[in-house]
Amino acid sequence: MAGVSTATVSRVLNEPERVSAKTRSRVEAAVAHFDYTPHFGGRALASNRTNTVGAVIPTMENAIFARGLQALQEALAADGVTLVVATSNYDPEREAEQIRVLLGRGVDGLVLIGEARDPALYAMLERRGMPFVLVWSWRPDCPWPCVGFDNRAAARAMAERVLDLGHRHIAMIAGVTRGNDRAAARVEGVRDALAGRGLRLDESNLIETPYHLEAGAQAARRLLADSPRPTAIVCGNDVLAAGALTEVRGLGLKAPADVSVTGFDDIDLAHALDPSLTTVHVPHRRMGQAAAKLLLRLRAQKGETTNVVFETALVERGSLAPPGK
Amino acid sequence: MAGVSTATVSRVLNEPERVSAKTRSRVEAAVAHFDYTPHFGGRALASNRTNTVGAVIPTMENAIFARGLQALQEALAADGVTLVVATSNYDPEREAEQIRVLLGRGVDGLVLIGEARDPALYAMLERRGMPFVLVWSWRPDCPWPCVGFDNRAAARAMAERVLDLGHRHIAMIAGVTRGNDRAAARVEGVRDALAGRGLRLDESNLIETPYHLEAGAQAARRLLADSPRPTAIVCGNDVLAAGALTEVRGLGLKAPADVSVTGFDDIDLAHALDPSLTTVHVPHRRMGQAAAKLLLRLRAQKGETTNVVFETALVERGSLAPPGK
DNA sequence: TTGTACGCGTTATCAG
DNA sequence: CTGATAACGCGTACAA
Repeated sequence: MAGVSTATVSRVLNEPERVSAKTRSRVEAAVAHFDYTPHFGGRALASNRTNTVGAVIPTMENAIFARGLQALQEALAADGVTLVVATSNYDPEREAEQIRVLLGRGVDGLVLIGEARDPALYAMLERRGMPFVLVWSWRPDCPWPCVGFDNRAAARAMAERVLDLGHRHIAMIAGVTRGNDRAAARVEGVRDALAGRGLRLDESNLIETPYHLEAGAQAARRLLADSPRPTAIVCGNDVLAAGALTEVRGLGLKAPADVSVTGFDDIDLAHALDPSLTTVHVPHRRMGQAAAKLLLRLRAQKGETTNVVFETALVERGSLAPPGK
Repeated sequence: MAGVSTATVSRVLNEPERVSAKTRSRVEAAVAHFDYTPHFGGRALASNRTNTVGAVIPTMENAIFARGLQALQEALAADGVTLVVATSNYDPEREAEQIRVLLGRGVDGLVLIGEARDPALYAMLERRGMPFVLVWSWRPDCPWPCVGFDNRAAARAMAERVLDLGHRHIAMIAGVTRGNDRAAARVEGVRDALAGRGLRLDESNLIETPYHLEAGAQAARRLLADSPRPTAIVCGNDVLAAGALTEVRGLGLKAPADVSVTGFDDIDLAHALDPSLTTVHVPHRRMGQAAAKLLLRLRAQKGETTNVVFETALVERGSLAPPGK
């Protein structure tokens, strides 16, 4: 209809500046008239690029990942890259499978949560030259490109604050640590802090449980049955803390007077609770944006991999107070 | 390596039963050895299928869509179909743009939230023969394939319950109704109920606001400044209700003694709040599954379109009580 | 500035 | 049951 070759159409779509204004407008008119869209497969085949990156997260049902993911997606979209999200339900095997699915879909980059996974998987990604970025996790000498924060140090800081307020009988509700370095690092951080005062975390005051409200409530019930009762419960994330707070109330106790509760992540929920939740603020949005930036750079082969670490901040609200107060 | 033609490899991958066991195992060995993955673009080009469906939701940052989306994704994955999610931020123009992006990405099906959108968009989808399903929304004679629930009737039932308890001065915090038929239907439902008792919703007792905690809190502040104070605030969703409850507390009032608050959706948050939230339960997971099923059927055969409607249920918790009690 | 011609990796058709 | 071969729609050297 525009009276030009397909090559010219291709140029109008991809490098409009290389086409004369007159020809261009003719082609553009035809495109508009037929509501033409380039065929994705043809494009991917010829250019060997899909402008798609994949992310595998544990679950969408949890606000923890939503904010960061939204930011990641927006930042990628600004560069014309589409994000495909798959979920693993915190299962390492399922994660590996989803990574394969995404590779099979021709993603040209990958965003993965945390660092703990089979070395063979990393080897495979490198063999294929597949760019990837690890998020939510960071430690001093992580060998892979990563954008995250120091879960261990943050958890330690929180636990130290609890200790500083005078708590000595401290329990923890952690996420399941198998295949989850963030959950494991948070436990270690609390251990670090306790060890500094000659205290320990053992089976009687540490429960690992899935990240659900109900699981948090159950864990709190078990911990609070101990006698003497712990005066503070440090939780591996805000969802567990919310569950714990609900249970504290259900048992007829008051937080923080009878027992303090702390969270981790600072999701919206944290300040809708009563008492509002003292927690660790994580800059999810900035993390998502930074991950996008790094991945786009890796994809463009712009050389060296700079890891990015974010600071977390302790947010004091109402759920933590000195013991017996 | 297997000493066969590419055609045979293709058959081993797609219709293994049509290949002799011996040849098949040779090919499979080669596939495993080279860690071979079919090229997505080539496949899409030759078969004109991507096994990808797209969804455009308002936002991922809100738990409202997370559960349904997760279920949708799981159900699609069971059929080897990948879900690509885009977000519109409740902006109709942005939604249209995202739909174009997804079409450009070669999705072979679309899941859209709600029904309100430009007729030209529907015309375009039909012209292209693009299968699509509307979710979260349903009304008796929706002309498009949809899987949802009757927002209006559900909101009406909630408001009637509030009235039955004796409330007469009722306010509402609604979502922004522009381009959002669910939010609009919920307002209409409340209006229906009030009209049945000779009451109305006007500017002084209806506030439209984005679906955020903080916005809910602000709206509640304005509504509660009215005198006499409303005895009940009906909210367009749980997030708004959570914000309202926080503000009620912030103002030194007690819910439900001084003012009752109701929500909509029944997200997890609802029973972590204190008082726990009386709300409308929406079967998000089943809705997501049903949407997947319908879309897959539409994609497979241009068969008859059966709309699916789900029942909602009023869940009575602590935030609603008779006035002055 | 534009057109020609080829190749990308797969599937589908048809012949053997 | 298997192989040869022609599409599929696009990007891109290269030529004009």
